Amino acid sequence: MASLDRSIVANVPVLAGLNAADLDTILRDARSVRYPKDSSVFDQGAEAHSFFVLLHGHLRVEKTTPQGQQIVVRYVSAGELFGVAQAMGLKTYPATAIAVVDSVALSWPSKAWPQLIGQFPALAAGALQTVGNRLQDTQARVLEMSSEQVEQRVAHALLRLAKQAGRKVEQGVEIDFPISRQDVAEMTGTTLHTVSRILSAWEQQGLVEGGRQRIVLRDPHRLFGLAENHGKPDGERR
Amino acid sequence: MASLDRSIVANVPVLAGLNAADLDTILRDARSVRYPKDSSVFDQGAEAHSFFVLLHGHLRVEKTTPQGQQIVVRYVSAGELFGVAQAMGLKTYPATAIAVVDSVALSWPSKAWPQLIGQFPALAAGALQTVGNRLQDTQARVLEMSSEQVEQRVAHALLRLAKQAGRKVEQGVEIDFPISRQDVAEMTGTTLHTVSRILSAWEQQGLVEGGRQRIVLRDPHRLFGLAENHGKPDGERR
DNA sequence: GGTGGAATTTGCTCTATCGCAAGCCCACCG
DNA sequence: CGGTGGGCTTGCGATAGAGCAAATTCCACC
Repeated sequence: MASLDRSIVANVPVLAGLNAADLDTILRDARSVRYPKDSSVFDQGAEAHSFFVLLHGHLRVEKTTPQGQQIVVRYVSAGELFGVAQAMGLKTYPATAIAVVDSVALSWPSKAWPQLIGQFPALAAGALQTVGNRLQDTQARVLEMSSEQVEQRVAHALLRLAKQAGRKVEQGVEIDFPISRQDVAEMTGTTLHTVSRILSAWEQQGLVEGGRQRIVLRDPHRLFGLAENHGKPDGERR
Repeated sequence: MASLDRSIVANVPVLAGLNAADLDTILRDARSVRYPKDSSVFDQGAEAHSFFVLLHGHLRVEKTTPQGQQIVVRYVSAGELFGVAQAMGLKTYPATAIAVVDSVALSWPSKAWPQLIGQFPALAAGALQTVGNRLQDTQARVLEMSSEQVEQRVAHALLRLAKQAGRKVEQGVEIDFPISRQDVAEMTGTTLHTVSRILSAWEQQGLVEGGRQRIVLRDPHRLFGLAENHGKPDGERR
């Protein structure tokens, strides 16, 4: 199992820069767990007992306000470190992680973290980068929400999803897990209705192809144009 | 100078958990620099040659879109670590930092970072927490922008500013540095005009007191009510 | 093969907020 | 001490997009 893990773990960015022996040491403390579709890996507000690396599948990370409003913070794909709440100084998870397809993750007890980074500085550096990237993404999202209209934001979101979890199909690029209009709305700060309208319009223009919890980008390039331009109907881009 | 620095640095969270000897070692590589009001500490897109700890003053960190739209990412107060772009794996600064009052910062060459965290794991842990907190704040901001109306967002923003950089005055709590309506707008994803209208209304209700680049919260408690409630005109809060 | 509920689509109305335009006021400069 | 420019206020449309309602489609499961 350790050797199996080692090969799977080979392309986990945060563990890069560690030699085989160190990797073994680290993996010794890990447990591999299966999460069936729609089950939660951890829940917002729960004690942050573990941190994880996703080996297989996709997770949706969502955050809920006291009033019940919800947003999708991000999607986690295989190879990513997640659930590092404790390392960031939190006692509880700030969000909920849900498997959107059957998934498998390695988990470590949070209390092993201080010792691990003491022993393997590369791990700390990796974690810092992971969190740093996440911060960049989130700030970019704030910038988008402040400066772009809904249509552009949706276009950006879909392109990002396609990049992160796109699967080439005959028709274009399909997002590789079930995702509803509601989910897209919660990623872009709008409503289910507006997303539906936008996708319908795009479908008519042959930009995307939709379905129940399914989105295929037929013309990513033209979509990108939409995302960049100020929504100008075409012809007078600057 | 080293001893002066050491006493100032005593309440820098990210350096807590280091003994005097280690602190000396770390401070040996640092330079102390003065940044006059309105000067920039670093610029978005410039090579990330240094990271910093703010000793004195306040900075505004802002990010600009290719199209020129701008947002205020956050304000930095004394004691905070900032400019850690390189540690997060970036080659260039993702934002611009500008002194809003005369300020002083310690700076280290970015290239010293890997060695420092190798030598002092506590430093890595501290940086991770700093960045983690920032991530939490930014995600909270996304949540706010998705779920709240402008008035609530402005209320929240002011309360946060008051907490971070509030100074008690006879009239209430004053934000301890010059901040324009435009700045508040760029923190909350709205426009100068809307912020002005909101503050005017609040001023009439005795909630705040305004001025040129100046905001005093006269009744933080009632403001908090505004921020929490769904903007209900009062009387039917739940 | 039928069926119930979730996901989606779509029309219509309503409004919060933007965008523009104009004028004001104060702090600082010369 | 008057001038001026930056910051602020305010009125008035215009509108993107939210909210509500209802119909439709599509599975998943019986």
